[in-house]
Parts: sequence; C-alpha cells; structure tokens
Amino acid sequence: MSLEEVEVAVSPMEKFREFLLTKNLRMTRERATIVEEVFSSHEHFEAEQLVQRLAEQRVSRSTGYRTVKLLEEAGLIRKVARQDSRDVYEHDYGYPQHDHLICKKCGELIEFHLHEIGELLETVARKHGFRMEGHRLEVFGLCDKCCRPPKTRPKKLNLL
Amino acid sequence: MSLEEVEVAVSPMEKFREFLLTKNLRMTRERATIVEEVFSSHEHFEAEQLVQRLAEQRVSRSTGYRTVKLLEEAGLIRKVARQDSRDVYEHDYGYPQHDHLICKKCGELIEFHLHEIGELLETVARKHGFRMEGHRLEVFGLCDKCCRPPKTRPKKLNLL
DNA sequence: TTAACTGCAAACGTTTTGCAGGCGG
DNA sequence: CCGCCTGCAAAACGTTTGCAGTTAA
Repeated sequence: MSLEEVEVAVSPMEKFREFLLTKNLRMTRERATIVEEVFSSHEHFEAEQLVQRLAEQRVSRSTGYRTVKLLEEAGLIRKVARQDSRDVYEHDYGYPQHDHLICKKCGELIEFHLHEIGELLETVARKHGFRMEGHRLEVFGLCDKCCRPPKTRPKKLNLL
Repeated sequence: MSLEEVEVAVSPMEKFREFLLTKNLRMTRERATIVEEVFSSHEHFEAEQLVQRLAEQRVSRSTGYRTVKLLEEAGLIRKVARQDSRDVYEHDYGYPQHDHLICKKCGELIEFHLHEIGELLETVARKHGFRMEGHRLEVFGLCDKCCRPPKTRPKKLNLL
C-alpha cells in the first residue's frame, strides 16, 4: 500500500510533465486532474471506472481514455491484466516490480514479487537475441476464500 | 511444430467430444470442422482469422466464435496474448507448456519453455493459499531482427 | 499567436445475442 | 421428439476519432 517502498526522485505529476515536454505536449487542468486521480490511491483500475470518477471533475470520457494512453506511454502506469474484456491498469512508476495471482471466481488480484523471474527471463531473452523491455505475468486460479467450500453453516470449518 | 512432443492419449477431436458429453452438448458438422481447422496446424491464431477460413467451409461467424469459446473451456486452446485488440489463441492440449517473447515492433511470438517458472509459481501460490490453475506470461521487447538498426547503409553507426 | 487540447457525438472493430428454423441423439 | 444448434442481422461492448471551439505557452 505504501508508496515509500521505492524511492521516487520526482512525483508522478512531475514525471508526467517531463514526458509531456519531450513530446511537445501540454500540461492541462484535465491532465493534472487525471494524474491526481490515478495516483490518489494505489488501486488497480479500469479505464471506464476512472472515466466515471473523472466525470465528477469535469473531464470527459475521451480525454480520460486519451490520457490513460499517455500515462502508459510515459511509463507511469501499465496494463497488468484483463478482466471481462477490460484492461486493468496499475501504477508502474514508483512501485516495485511485481505480478499477480488472479482469482477466476471473485476477480481479486493478489500481488506477489518473485525476483528470480526477472533474471530467468533476462537469460531466456538473451538466448534469443531478444531485447526484453518488460513482462506481464498473470497466474490464474482460485483465491483461498473462493476455493474453500461454501459455508452454508457459519461454523468453524476444520475440514480439509 | 510436431505434435508428438507430448504423448496424447486421445485426439483433440476425441477430447472435445468427451467435453461436449459432460456438458450435454452435441458434436455437429460445424464443431468438427472447427476442431479440424484449428488443429490442422500448430500456429497461433485469432478468432477473426479462423472465422474467415471457416467461411469457406460453410461455418458462420457466430458458430466460429461460440466454438472457440467452447474449445477454450474444454482446455484445448488458450489465449496466449493480445495483439491490437484481438486475442491470440494457441493449442493447449497436446502441446508442452511454454510462454512467449512478443516483439513490440513486428508482433512475432517466440516460444520458450522455462520449467522453473511452474515450480516458482506453485510455491508462491501455496504461500497465498491460492489454487493455481494456469498462467499467462508475456515478455515484451524487440526481437533480434527488429532491434538491429535498419540496414539502409550497412555501416557502423556510432551516433547517439 | 498557434499548435495542441477539449467535449461531443458519431464511428469503430470485435464479439455477443435474439430469434426462427434445423437437426443430433 | 426434445432440446441443443445454426445462420442471420442486429446489438453490445469498450475504445477511438473527426470536428469545431478553447487554451497553454
């Protein structure tokens, strides 16, 4: 949850501003609002969801989508999964590398970090002359809540 | 390319027939055609592409999509990536577990197998009380062809 | 000043669906 | 014969785009 887990030289807002500069793009009220909204909590989010919240702040759907794309380009956020048929985004900048266990039933995303993976992939990539830039790893299954039998009776369950 | 890499007790067609049985569904000319088409070569494919080929065999778009979904449920195929905004499928049944390097530029999918990954993920999952059923790992970057500079002049370029 | 930006509504491409007739078991 | 299956066309879905007016720098 805490954003201090990785030391961040500049804030997401600052980082975005720099990105915009390199692209000859502008920082606008709408873009600032979006960065603030996106980085106000470290939750996974979907574009549609965000756009909904932005509506209350006088930012339109199109600008929402357009800016999400920019944030991704800027390396501030990344797609981590796909649920139903919507992309799920998450902070990339200022947050340590990790992947997710994804519950097929309730949709929960559980973060985990496996530092070995990076090295393994680096090796494989090298072997293929492939220049690795990143990865996305989705592990599917049932979270502990969902793989326990339904508790028709709210009794202590010492079964299993 | 060879399908012999893993010993398969029953053919995909047979496996599908069994699946249909358990679901009280029926084997039809259309479904058989699709299984045959899908397993006629071990290429990655997209639904739209498949549907196109099926048109020549008197199978409609809707049946194509409906059956792809069934094949996935049956564990015969799986989504391995997403390109542009289309899901990319691949044989799951009868083909050894593997993941992909995905070239951002040319879109090539390069298969690799890392048996360590399965074990690592198993361990992580256990630690979270998560019942793992599968995973999808996409490694993004540039394939060796695409990360070599364009050979307009086959000269050394020490610029930058 | 002027290029980039915005909101709107309409367009987009992929996938899903309701329906009326067809057919497998 | 029952209930699942099909093709069709239309709908749905998330997302993108053209446009005319607005605004950052």
